[in-house]
Amino acid sequence: MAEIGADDRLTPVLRPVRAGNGFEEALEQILQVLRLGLVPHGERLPAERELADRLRISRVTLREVLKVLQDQGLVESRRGRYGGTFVLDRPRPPGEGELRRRVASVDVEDILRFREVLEVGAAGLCAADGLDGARAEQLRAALAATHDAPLAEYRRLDTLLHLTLAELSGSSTLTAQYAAVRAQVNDLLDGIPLLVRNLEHSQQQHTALVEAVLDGDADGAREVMREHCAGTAALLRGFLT
Amino acid sequence: MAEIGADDRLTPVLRPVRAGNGFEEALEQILQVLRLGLVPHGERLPAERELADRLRISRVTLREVLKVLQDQGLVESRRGRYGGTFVLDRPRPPGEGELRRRVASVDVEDILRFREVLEVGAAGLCAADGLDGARAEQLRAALAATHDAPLAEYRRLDTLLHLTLAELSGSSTLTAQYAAVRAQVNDLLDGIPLLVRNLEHSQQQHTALVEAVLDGDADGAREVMREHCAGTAALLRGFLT
DNA sequence: GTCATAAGGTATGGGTGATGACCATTGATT
DNA sequence: AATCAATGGTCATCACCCATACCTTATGAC
Repeated sequence: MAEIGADDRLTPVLRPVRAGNGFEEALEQILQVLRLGLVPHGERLPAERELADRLRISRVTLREVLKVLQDQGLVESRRGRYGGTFVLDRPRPPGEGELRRRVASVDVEDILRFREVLEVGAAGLCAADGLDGARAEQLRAALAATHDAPLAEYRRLDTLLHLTLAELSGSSTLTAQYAAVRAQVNDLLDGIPLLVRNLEHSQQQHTALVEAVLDGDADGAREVMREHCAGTAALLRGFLT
Repeated sequence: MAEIGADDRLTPVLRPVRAGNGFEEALEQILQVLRLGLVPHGERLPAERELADRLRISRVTLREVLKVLQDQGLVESRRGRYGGTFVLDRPRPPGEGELRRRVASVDVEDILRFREVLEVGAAGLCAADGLDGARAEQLRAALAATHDAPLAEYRRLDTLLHLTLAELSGSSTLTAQYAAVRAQVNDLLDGIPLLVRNLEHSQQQHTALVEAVLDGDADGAREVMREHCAGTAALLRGFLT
């Protein structure tokens, strides 16, 4: 009575209810915020009470998380009114072999495929629905920000542009999932050099993408986005051989 | 110093680390299995010890979950060797207003959009990559099963077909996310009648979809899937006005 | 008929994290 | 200079959940 077949059908759903204890999950999420660059260096995270509230963990547990981040030099806490937890400039210590270690712990193909699906889907939805004035302006602004960006800030502003598109897609689940997968992509990208040629190509694609979205050209937007993702994917696969 | 803008950027990431206590999350996942019809009526779930192990919760907590399901008449426990937790035929008590109640607690647009993105993405990936013999056969078999299905089983086998496509996409994250969103869709669909006309149309689309995927026609597969999802979406939106 | 086995049913002790109150510090405002 | 308010820092209590062991029941194998 081997029900292995039936069991296999269950594997996608019957996953661990929690990916670790509350501490680990909270750490992961705050690292996501940092990896996505949602809070620029020098700015601060929400106050402990608010953070704990949002993550639905106790302040005690949250503080243990912040302690770790502080010990690693990623953030700094200041007391008093107008104090808070401030994001520091990353010391960038991705030693050699760091990339390989990261690759070993995740399924890169899974990440790249899922990312493409979400990005292309978001672009398609935005273009098909059309964006009203305010939203269109939001997208244009995010694009413009990437143009006159110092090299060190490019990754961050690029992430924000894509995240903006995801938000405009009208599906909060999609946005949340994209944030998660993009944080993983950024983690991988941190392990390889940032080439100016790739960057310029990216910028052309970004411009074409935004144009297509604002024109309501869904097929065009999807196609540009697909190529854009394929570029990153090829780059990463190349460095991971 | 209103940082509302900055805070808003964080909302996609700073979600509750846990959607409730372990009990609630486990209940949700097992309900997912039932809603997806992964275990046909009369068959049994994995043994308590294995289930608890997979969900990473204690058997005590799992048993509380099963107790609830048993009290609601969804499953039945039998002791002894070859015993287990068996799935019962649903008494189908979706009383009036049930649909409206469900709709009130979820963001239907979010669900429908996210579903479309995943389905279209999965179809595209499968078609673009091509499926080897075994996988192609798996897809054909899932399609065939829906053809000669009794009406009462249609929803279940349709779900399995789509889930199969998601699995073949090569992204386990995509598969897991699709399972989650499809469970929600099924929950909504349970609230509206199953029309034979829609069903026949669905079957035509399924056939065209599988053909396109097996032909490696990515654009075609995506287009068929998009229409397929749009159909369901229109149906649901119609009943939810 | 007896036994082994695999399943559900039960009891207990210990650890982790949540709750809520309180203290300490800082800088803007008055 | 005094005050206030928002923030980080600390602690005691308690509910929830886990790990583990053991008991009970039913069925096939011998």
